[in-house]
Amino acid sequence: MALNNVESLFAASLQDSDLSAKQKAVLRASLTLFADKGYDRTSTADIARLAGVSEGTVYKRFKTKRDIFEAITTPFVDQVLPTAAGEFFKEISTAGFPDFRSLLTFAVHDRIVFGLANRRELKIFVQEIVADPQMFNALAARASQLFTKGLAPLFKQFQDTGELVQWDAIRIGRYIISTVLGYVLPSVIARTPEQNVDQATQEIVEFLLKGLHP
Amino acid sequence: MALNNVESLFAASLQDSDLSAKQKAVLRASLTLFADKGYDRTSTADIARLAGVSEGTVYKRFKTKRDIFEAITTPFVDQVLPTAAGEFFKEISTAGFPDFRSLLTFAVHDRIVFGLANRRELKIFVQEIVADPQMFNALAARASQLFTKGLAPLFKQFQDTGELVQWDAIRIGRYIISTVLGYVLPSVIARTPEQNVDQATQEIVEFLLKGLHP
Amino acid sequence: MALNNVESLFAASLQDSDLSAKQKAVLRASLTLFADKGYDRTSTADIARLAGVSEGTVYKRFKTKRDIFEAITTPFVDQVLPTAAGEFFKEISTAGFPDFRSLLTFAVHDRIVFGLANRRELKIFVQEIVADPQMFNALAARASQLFTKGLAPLFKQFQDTGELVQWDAIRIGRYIISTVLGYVLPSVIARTPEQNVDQATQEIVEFLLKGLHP
Amino acid sequence: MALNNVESLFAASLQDSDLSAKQKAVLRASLTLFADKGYDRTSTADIARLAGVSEGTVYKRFKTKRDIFEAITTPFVDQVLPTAAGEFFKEISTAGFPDFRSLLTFAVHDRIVFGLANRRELKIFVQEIVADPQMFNALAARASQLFTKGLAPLFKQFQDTGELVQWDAIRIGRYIISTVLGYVLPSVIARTPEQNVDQATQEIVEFLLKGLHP
DNA sequence: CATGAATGAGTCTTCATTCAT
DNA sequence: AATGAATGAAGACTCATTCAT
Repeated sequence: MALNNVESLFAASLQDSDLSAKQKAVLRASLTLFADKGYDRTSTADIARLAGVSEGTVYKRFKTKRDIFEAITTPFVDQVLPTAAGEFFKEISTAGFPDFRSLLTFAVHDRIVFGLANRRELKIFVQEIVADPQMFNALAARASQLFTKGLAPLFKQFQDTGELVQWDAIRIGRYIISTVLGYVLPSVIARTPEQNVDQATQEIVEFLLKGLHP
Repeated sequence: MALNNVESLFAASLQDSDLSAKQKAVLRASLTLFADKGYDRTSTADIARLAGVSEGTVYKRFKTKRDIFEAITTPFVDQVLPTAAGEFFKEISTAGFPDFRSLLTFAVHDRIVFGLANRRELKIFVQEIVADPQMFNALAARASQLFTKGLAPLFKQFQDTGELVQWDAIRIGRYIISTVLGYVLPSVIARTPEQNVDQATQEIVEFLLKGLHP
Repeated sequence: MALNNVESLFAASLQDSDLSAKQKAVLRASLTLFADKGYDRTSTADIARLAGVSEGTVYKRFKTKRDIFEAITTPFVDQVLPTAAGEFFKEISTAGFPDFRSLLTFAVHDRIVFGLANRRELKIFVQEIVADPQMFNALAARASQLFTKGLAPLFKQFQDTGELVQWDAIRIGRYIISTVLGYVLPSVIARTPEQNVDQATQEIVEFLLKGLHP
Repeated sequence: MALNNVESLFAASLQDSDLSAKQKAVLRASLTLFADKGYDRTSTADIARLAGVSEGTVYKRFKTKRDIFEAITTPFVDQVLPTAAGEFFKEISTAGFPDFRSLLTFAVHDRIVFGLANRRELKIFVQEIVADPQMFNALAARASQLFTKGLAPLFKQFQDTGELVQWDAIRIGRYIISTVLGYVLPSVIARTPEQNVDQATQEIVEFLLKGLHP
């Protein structure tokens, strides 16, 4: 499965970039510190120290501290999320899931793995979303689009076979996402040690299948 | 129902306190600003300005900015939450719900109302929880305690009547909380206008009842 | 003569202001340093050091370094120059000079004294005018207005008596100003020790009277 | 007339120099930027960008930013000014002006043309003279020397014919220079569009002739 | 010669905190 | 109790200068 190495998309985007080794160290250090302490509680001196570079180097490529934040999050929104989503839907299309349980199992497992593989990016996102609702709205819009375009037809298919309740896609998606996030976020926020992803997937799917049955 | 005016518990805790009118204004201003901009992006000068007091007055009672934060959140954790929870359980006990649907409907509705009534406090909490996992752990511990002590017996009762699936209380609670938060949090974070709480309650209960049916 | 204590207008404007003693010290130190080293070569640390205050105090009243500059120069443009000009014209009107020589002698002497009394402010002005032409244009506009409104009628009077050549006021003014500045500016720029103002006045008037005679 | 292309003296000094094309570009860019924004407000990165070279190249020949400044101004003081002055005096000697008016007309016109042709260099000079009196003193000394050696005898000649008032050369020169600068400097500082040099020359000469007549 | 990444001292500015009045 | 001027330790950011390639 291609998606459990999503973290490597960030690493790859670093390699593809024309950033020097030190600039990459700056991004890596920033990622760590933003996730650990939050954007506001991370100073550019902290970043320089952890990256092992001078403070001037931090500002050579990135004009402002906010630019660093965006250099980390923008690829996540503009590339990682859509890319991942793209692979996600491609997988779904090509896989040709025989029933809703198969689809749900794949999707839940995939998203849990994705979320845990990107703990730090996710945490930074959550922090910023809470601090600045603007980003929440941007994400919500993007998610809503993915939903109505990508998921609704998929749901329709299983609603026709009588495997999925006849609620609108937004409502169904909301319950799925809530349940998955209820599992992933505590781990992301509290640095909980790795848990049994397969078992969690089975449990969540068991609950959702019943809750979403007609 | 007593719980939809939980906000007044904060107000009451202000009245009970030995704080002067200006000190109370400081707390109120801090509550607003912390919720709007976050703790880190709120300066003590901001607080003084909004409270209509001098910067010196802010520090007369509260030795540090962090003290203000704790003056807001500690009562919330140590009094408001337990108090609310206490009323919540008292209500449950005295009400004597005839079936699980009644209990779930009450509980979901009550928590939605509580969450929406305390948007600002909730947002501050979420911000701090994400920024500093320590508070998350403290809350998780407290919640876990409430669960095993308060909810598990309650669940047992309906599990015995065959209305509730035989999963452990933590798992059941996690799904319920996730689903409710999936409705409340977007509203809290994005300042979404008021929605139809009763309809949302019905929908959520409909989903949960199926998902949690044996 | 009221105008040879123009420097006290700045001092007076300090006293009238609601600035604390330390804030006034900041302005005084800034005036000295801006004049000595120029705006760009003066750091806010320099200002704090010379004023004997902390760097925070510098920024308590003035939000930016540029604000300090404007706190010094704006009164100069908006009050000192017009005020001085006002007194200048008042003096001229009430004095009722019998001939052009009397007027010119008074004016030249007065402007030399004014310029030398305000060496530092003048130097700051010249520095900024050269660095940023915008201020030059603002001043030129103001000066032009004073000219056509205030001086042209005065010149007309002596042109009618045949004491002053029939050139337009701008041209006449330009020669007078050039000649006076040719005396004052070197002293302002090079910190030349005090010279004999009365003799210089006599010499300049002697030259101008001939040059401007019909 | 050789002197209205004095700018080419700078270009020539660039050609004569052993500087590479890129080094010359650095000097040209510096000239432009120093004149536009001032020395302090021009960064070496600005210079490199406008010159189309790397920052390293800027420092290959010039050890410090100040060196660039001096590479521009020193030739101007040490070569351009004297050279120009040399041509100026040579012209005067060989021309053999029949009367003081002819001399003055030539000199005024020549200096106006010179000043306008070298706006940018002049502006840099004025900026530095105002910011650092040291350069003023150096220039004043040099000018004083040119005066007493070069001009005084010339003046003497016309004082003997009764065309020029019997003041000392410094005083006469000061009035002439002041009046010419009063015309040239505003244009240099404020980027005023080209004006009628010939008319201005006539007017200035008309004024000076009267003012300097015995 | 040329490059441009890297440096670190220094700049302007903010802000939690103190204290004399 | 209340004020608000004062503080100084950071914080973000700039820039002249160096040096390995």
